[in-house]
Amino acid sequence: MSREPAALQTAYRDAACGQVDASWVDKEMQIIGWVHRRRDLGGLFFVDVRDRTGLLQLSFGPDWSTSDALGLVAELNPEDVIQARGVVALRPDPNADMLTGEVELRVSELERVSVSDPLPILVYQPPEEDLPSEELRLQHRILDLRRPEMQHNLRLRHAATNAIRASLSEQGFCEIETPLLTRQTPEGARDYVVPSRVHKGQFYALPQSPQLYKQLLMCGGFDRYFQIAKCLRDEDLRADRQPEFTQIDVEMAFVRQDDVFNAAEQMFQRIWKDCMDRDLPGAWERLPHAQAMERFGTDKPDLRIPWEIQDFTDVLTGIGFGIFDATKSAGGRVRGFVVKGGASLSRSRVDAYNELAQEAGAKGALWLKRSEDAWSGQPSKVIGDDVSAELVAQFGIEPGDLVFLVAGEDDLTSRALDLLRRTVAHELDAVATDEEHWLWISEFPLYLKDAETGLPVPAQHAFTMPSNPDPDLIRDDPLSVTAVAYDIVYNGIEFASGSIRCHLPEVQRVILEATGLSPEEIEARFGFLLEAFRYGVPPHGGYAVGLDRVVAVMVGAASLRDVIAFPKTSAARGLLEQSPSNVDPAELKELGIRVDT
RNA sequence: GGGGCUGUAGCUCAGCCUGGUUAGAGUGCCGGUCUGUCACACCGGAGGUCGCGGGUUCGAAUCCCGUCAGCCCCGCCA
Repeated sequence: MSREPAALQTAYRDAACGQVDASWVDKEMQIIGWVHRRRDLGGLFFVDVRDRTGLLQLSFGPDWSTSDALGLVAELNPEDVIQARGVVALRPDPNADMLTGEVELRVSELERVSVSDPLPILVYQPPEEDLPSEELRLQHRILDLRRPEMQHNLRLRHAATNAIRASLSEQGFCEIETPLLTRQTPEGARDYVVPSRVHKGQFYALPQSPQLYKQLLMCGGFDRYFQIAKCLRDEDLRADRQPEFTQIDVEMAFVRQDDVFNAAEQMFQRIWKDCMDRDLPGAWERLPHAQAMERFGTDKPDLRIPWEIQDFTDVLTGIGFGIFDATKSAGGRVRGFVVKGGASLSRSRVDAYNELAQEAGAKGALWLKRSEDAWSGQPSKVIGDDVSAELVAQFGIEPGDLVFLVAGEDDLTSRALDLLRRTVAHELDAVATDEEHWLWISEFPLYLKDAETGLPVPAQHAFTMPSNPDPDLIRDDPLSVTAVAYDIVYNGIEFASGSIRCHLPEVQRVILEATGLSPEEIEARFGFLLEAFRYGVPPHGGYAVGLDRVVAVMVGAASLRDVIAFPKTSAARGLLEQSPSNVDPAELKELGIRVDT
């Protein structure tokens, strides 16, 4: 991934442990590191000494070690820090599994630089034993971080940010920091809030993203900005969601969508090249949001799964199957997908998928199996020869295939079919894990309908350019308007999202008003942005990459916690530093805060 | 806010469903033997509030209720 500097030598060491190779043979040297494993053979001792570069075997024997060294080596604990001096020699019996397995350091003198207490969790990972529980790993994070996997993850993360800085800098971007102490803006998620001592009763908000600032920077004449930005959201956690996370935040002025796509593709190509030594294609596939929902039921489709959702309404209605006919007359559709070779799934399996569809909010999932000469499944009784022929012709259903069908409103069927498609594909091993799909999802709707109030709420954020910036259309039929907004989806994972921003103040006001905000509220919350828009706004847009997620994919981590040095638990606690914690009452008083518990 | 899984020796786990002598294994730790190991080997030893509280029972690691913590998911969150 990244090249080590040739010289890691310091006053304590002539080389790092993993750097010692045959070229060192017969040379006298000193080395320093942690005691990884010790093997005591009575008269001889072997110690594997470790630093982040790897392991080096030290050997101790009466013919080449001082008696002090022999006395000390017998007492070493795992994770003591030791410094050894001696001569490098070829091993009589090399260890091919070890990076430095050809050689060893025959130690003459040994010094214990730091003593380790007995370990609560081992750094050395016994074969075929599970890692210590996540709780203990986080509590004793410094020991956990010493493991090669964590070392690798965080160093690859570093390599990724290096590649990002290099690519963006070469493309003319300027890295600028924006405030952490800022003001609340209604951006969907709950804010973390910081009390002001100087202004009692008032609070700063920690940013959910630098969104407004980066747009202000565009207005401020920095036509290409980026930042590796900490973002904070006070929402419940998931394996792929931390309250504190990092975005590669990018914004460009004087651009249209294609310019942004091009810049982002270049950046990811650079990351993949520098960190994984792989060439990514540019000009990624583009899929409008509406099509993604139609064909895959989700705005982040995993294209490694071959099956696509299709519309069965015309073929399966009017043939005497009540559920389908009722769905159609209620304005719904019958949608489904064909599982190639899925007829081998057991009845109980298929029933379990029905329950899954119900959990997703659908009435249930019906199924159809085709064998050599017959159909089975709930609707099979009404499938005559005509319908059978139609199914085969239109959907390519072959003997041995299984079809899942969900009837209802598109919102519900999409959700259920997406969940089924992914679950069944994983269980049947139908995911082409050797493929990599980079995908732009574009033309997101500008608004979504709020389930409770029925009001349009911005689908992205409120500063997105409509595809058709017609104020009348936005006023009259806001939910029909699409936005110049896009996501990067990699194998079903949302890597990034962004948009072209609305630089037209009069359109921006209409967009905000359509969400039910009064002009006074708009002025109070976004006045500083609209003010900036009065003095010549460059057309601009950008995107933000979820760095933690990208790195997690690069290293194959199941959880973001494995690519963050000091992450929070799923209850948003820091186990190492024991956060959050109570605050001294005197301090609270100074802040003018009384705590109700 | 809701649902699910987990919690037993320093660590990783078995035992729990079907309650019953003294709660086991591996590893780590301590002591001993061993001059070419690399998961060193061999011998011996210590180590337990079965997360915590309550209940049922003659008897609870085991059954029930509550609670705490970790993990996963829904809600929430781009």
